[in-house]
Amino acid sequence: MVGAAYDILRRRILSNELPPGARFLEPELAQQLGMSRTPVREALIRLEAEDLVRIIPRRGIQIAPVTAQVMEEIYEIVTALEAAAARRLAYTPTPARLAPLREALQRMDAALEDGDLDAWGEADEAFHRALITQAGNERLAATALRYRDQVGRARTVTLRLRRELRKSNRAHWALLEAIAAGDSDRAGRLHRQQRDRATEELLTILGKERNEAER
Amino acid sequence: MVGAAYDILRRRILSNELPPGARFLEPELAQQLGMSRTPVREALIRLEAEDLVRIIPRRGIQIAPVTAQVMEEIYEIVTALEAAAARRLAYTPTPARLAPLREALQRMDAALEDGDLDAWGEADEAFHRALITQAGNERLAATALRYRDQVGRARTVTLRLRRELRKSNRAHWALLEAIAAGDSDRAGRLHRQQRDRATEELLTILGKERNEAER
DNA sequence: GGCTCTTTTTATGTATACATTAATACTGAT
DNA sequence: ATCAGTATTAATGTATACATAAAAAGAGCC
Repeated sequence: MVGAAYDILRRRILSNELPPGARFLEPELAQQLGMSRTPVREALIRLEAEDLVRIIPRRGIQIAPVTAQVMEEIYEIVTALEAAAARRLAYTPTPARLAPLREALQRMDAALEDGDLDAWGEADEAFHRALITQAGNERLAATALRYRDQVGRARTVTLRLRRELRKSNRAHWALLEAIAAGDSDRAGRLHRQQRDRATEELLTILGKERNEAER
Repeated sequence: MVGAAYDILRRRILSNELPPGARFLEPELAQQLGMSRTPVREALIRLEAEDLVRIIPRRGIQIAPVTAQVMEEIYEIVTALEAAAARRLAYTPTPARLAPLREALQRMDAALEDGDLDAWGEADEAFHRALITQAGNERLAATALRYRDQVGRARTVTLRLRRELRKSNRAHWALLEAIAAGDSDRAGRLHRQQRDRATEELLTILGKERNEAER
């Protein structure tokens, strides 16, 4: 049941069904989930370790807020870890490892032709997840993916991003090329540049939002 | 009591008092700590989230092993995050933020003069912790510090590192200079190079050890 | 003697009980 | 009516109880 509680709560938080900043009590959640407090409590401890909730001693829990600062911090972490993944992948760029990246990139190109923004976003996401997982550092991947999941919480915002898809696709291809060529320094640098640009854009939008966290 | 259980277990794991790979049962730990299973269990969940123990469903827990692979993964994460911290710090290199770095570096120089290896190691550690915490990304700092703590578990090995202290000190000064000058690209690059060298050396030694994890 | 199947033991995972503590409601005075 | 102080309610944190499942021990068989 811990697993169920964890999965459900995590999904609800990441989808903003449980709104950032909201507060809950254990009995409340336990009843909603149809189990006793024990497994809920254990799930909450895990979620706190992932920065998805904050346990306020003796007075319940709070869904982690989504402020511009939080998102910036998370983006910086993801960027650093993905760049490291790119570098690492460039050390052992086997065809098998590069295939998922190449495939995602082709989908990005196709989506660009079709003007299908949703498909483009999904393929982009797939590219980055492939980059993270194919690099071969499990701990790094776990950490990076966990933080990456959180980025989706600002989706209402992300959707408003006016990206230059063509330019972005080209940048991704360049990255893949550097990796395939085994040029780890170039791969790391390219990735960082690319992400830094995206970060800045995202934060501009988030900054305008003035997302408030209570208390 | 959760706090106590967490602190004690964490300390014992990081000091290798609880040896890597060893297995325990909850009632065992609860008795040792003089409390019921509940707080011990909650502490173990946190420790698992930090990769310090592995909870094997229905059959107890295992202290996370210290293999060459694990240490390499951790080093790579720490390196990536510290490099990001160096870059970030270079964006806002206020004197107040740089002071702790400079102080640690001066202690490194002094230790070099005295030929005091222990003092040098402590100062080096202080420098990196300062770098991590002064950068101003709390989440990044928390993550980096947690992984950095784990590096100490291979201390039996680390002690055998034959470092060229003079060269290392120079490299650190160069990094601090780049940060102070606000040259974030250079800061990030310098840090990474420096760390990559250390990593390689560490892994050479660890590789010789052929540290085994059971099962 | 070794092997398979059964019995017993024990640890985990969840539920519940209980003490402590914080928040809320209430009482009485100004 | 407002506020201080008390009484009540309710949630957390820990301990304990209990059902389930895995491991260990033992019995019967080849």
